[in-house]
Amino acid sequence: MSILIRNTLSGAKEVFVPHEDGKVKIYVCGVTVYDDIHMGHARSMIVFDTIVRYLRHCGYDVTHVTNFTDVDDKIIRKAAEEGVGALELSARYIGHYFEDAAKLGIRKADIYPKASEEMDSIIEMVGEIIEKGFGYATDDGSVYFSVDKVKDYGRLTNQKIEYMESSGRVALDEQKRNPMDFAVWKAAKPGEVSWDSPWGKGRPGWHIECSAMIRKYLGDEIDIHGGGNDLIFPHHENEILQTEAVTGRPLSKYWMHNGMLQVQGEKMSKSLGNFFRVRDVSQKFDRYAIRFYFLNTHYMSPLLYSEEMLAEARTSLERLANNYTDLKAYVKQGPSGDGDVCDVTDEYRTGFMDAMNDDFNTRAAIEVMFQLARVTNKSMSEGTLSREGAAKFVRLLDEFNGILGIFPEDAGKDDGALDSVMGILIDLRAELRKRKAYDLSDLIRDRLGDAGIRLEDAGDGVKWKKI
RNA sequence: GUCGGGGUAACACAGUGGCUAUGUGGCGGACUGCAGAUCCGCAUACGGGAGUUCAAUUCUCCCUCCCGACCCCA
Repeated sequence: MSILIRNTLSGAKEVFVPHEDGKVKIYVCGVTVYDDIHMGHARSMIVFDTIVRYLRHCGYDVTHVTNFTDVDDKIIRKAAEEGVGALELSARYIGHYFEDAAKLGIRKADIYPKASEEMDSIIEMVGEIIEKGFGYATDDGSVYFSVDKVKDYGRLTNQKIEYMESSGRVALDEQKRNPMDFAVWKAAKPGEVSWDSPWGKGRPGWHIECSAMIRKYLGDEIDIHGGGNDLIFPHHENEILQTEAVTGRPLSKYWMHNGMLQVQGEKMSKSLGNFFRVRDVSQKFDRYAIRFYFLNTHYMSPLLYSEEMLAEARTSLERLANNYTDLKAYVKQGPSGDGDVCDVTDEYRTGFMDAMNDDFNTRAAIEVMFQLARVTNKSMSEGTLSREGAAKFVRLLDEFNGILGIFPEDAGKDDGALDSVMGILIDLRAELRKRKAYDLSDLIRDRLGDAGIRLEDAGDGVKWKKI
């Protein structure tokens, strides 16, 4: 079964066929580092982290590149306010980025290029754009891309750019030959961080860094280019123009865009100020709840953000996590049998993979996990599941979890010393209960609860877990 | 205005031309000394209109409402 990807370029789901068999080159737009990342960024990061995990799970050799925009107007402005250097400021937030990404269980990209460290390839590309007649330098030392030189501007946005509302907010710059022209190189103002170039001191335009880094690290044509859907225009549209002006070849075969996170009906964004930092949210919710919350919907849909939603995600997830730890425990306690549940586990695996293959439908994949939970919970309580069968389900859930990352991999892990101590306590408590000394048995349960261990008296035994 | 994504039961969010969605919450049971977990059952759906069809929530068209993009933005 092949993977279908909704390609922004065509608007349709297309069968995924990478340029090179078995290999995937993916570039995901990172963040502009002038502040901590917020939950909107988290969504994008978790979505593409999961996609990369899945592609790897399917056997693809994936090269994943995510950039940092560390030179930019806002960074410069904020650095000036704080009285620090622009690169000093961005370095600080890059540090925060990695701390926060770790809190979200994000697996690292292979390469994290920074605009400030890629000046040679950026300047080279700007030069090529001019050479090939797609750009022009102005008197003040800026370089603009000339949109009149391309015939199909708007391919990704799926419309003629001239039909888009001219909001009047496009900077009226007399240096530009066409108001839609955009800067690939910006002349430095006095005191700004800058680099030497053939056009004078300056810094890269927003879009050029991605074009240059992709080319340097992944080549002229990549397989997947991803990012938030707010980047489609102008950022990705302009990347296409720049790269294709230079290479004459399509930048990316597939374009994927995740939907925005909304706060009270509005997009969460730094400029609106209605954002929630990952570092704050993760004080209250762990990575598993956060990941579940995001993966419990399709990556393209808009998603409402609220603490209530996160809390609900946490509750829902607990059901799956309970099932997982229960199965692990059952492997040790359950009756032995022929363990021939192969067909059954295959059914769930197929269901899960079918969902993931259909444009990475994590929501539908999670539904399969809930079905699995219900069925195995039942067969465990009835004792009809063998320990060998339970072990197979555990391996299957490990497989799923390797892709989604929604519960701790070491959940229910053996802890010899604690295991035996708990065994003693549970036996002791069972004896007390037999003698109807409930005050004491309840005291043990309460005190264990205080210590972070939850006891559950199930019909067929006592379960305990760390919480 | 142009383009894109949506409107599914209390809430969230999948999906399908006819067959039990799923989770949270609610109600009622089972289990239980209690608590919790788990299981079983119940209730509330597919924005509006027209069309295609034996049959549409699912396809087509029209309308309407919401969100997003068009300065920066995941």
